Amino acid sequence: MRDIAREMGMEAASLYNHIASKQRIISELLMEVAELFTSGMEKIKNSTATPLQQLEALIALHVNLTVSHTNAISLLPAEWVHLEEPTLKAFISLRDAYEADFRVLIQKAIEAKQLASVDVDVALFSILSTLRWLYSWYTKYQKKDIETLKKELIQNLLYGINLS
Amino acid sequence: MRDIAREMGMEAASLYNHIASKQRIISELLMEVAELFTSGMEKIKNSTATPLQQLEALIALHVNLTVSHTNAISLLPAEWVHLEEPTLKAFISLRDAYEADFRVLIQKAIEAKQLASVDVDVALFSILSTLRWLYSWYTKYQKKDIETLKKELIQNLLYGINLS
DNA sequence: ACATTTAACTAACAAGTGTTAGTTTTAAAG
DNA sequence: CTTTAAAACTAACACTTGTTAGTTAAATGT
Repeated sequence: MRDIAREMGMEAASLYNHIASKQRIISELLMEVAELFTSGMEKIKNSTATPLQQLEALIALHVNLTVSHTNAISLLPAEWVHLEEPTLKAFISLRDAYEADFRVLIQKAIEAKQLASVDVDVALFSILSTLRWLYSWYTKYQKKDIETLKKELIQNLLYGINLS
Repeated sequence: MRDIAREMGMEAASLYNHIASKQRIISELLMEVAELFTSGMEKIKNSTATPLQQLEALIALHVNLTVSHTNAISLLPAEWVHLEEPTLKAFISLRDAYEADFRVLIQKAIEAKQLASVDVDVALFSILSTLRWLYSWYTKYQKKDIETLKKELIQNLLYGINLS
């Protein structure tokens, strides 16, 4: 809190005129991005696109949110463990639901012969871990064109593991 | 330190009969795995295998070390930032060299027409982030057969993005 | 102009951190 | 058995953490 205050040019105690607690800062930042991912997933799930197209849209969603909410997303991997109840349970619940939805999409794409019949868990894990680390890499390399990045990731993560 | 002591059934102060400082614990754990990755990379680089075979060996290396050093590796993503100088510089140096070597291997595989001509940075990043998150997923799913896991990861990460 | 709200300040608290000093118990060596 | 070394203990240190109380200055509305 003292670091934040210094960065804002005030005393730590003055922060409490604007925010309720440190916990609230963390939980509001993290829950906001968690809900953005959830609502993005919802929109994609309810579209009429094919499973593979929906997976493409999911990758685009990660790139978009990484670009627009880089700082909040960079907190996710390490800081979610510091959430307190009941926010912690809510967060884990959103996260689990998101992963389950993602898993179903991969499963559907395999059943529709749009992807090779790879192990679903391994595929889910490898795709998701790449998308989750995107922020740490994006801040370094700062791709000139975001649309190019999307296409390259879709190529690497999906059309990498397809039948062809 | 008090948590560690409780887990070991003693008082926090008693730990200092066995270790010099908290910093030493962190740096020794992290530098050990960092050096294991470095020496593994060295061995692979100096082999006579093709670039693609070397990349396969690299994936196998990550799986092996994740299984044998799960706990130490799980510290890497979040805790390396708490290293102090001069250990911090040494760690970053090992890490950068490892990534550079990895990058060269991908580049060579592309030049040898063993991989499609994808963006090297994007490929490096997506493969490496999957391998680095392996520990978090491995503890959950506990794959029955490690050799199967290796083959599946090699399939997903490499033969996914190849010419074929 | 005054009154009221907003937001900064100083000072301090309670709890938690890694660590040291000094002492006592447990184990090993003579 | 006695001596010595190893490893536990208690107590406390200096420092950092998030936070609250009480107060003063700045901005806003009437």
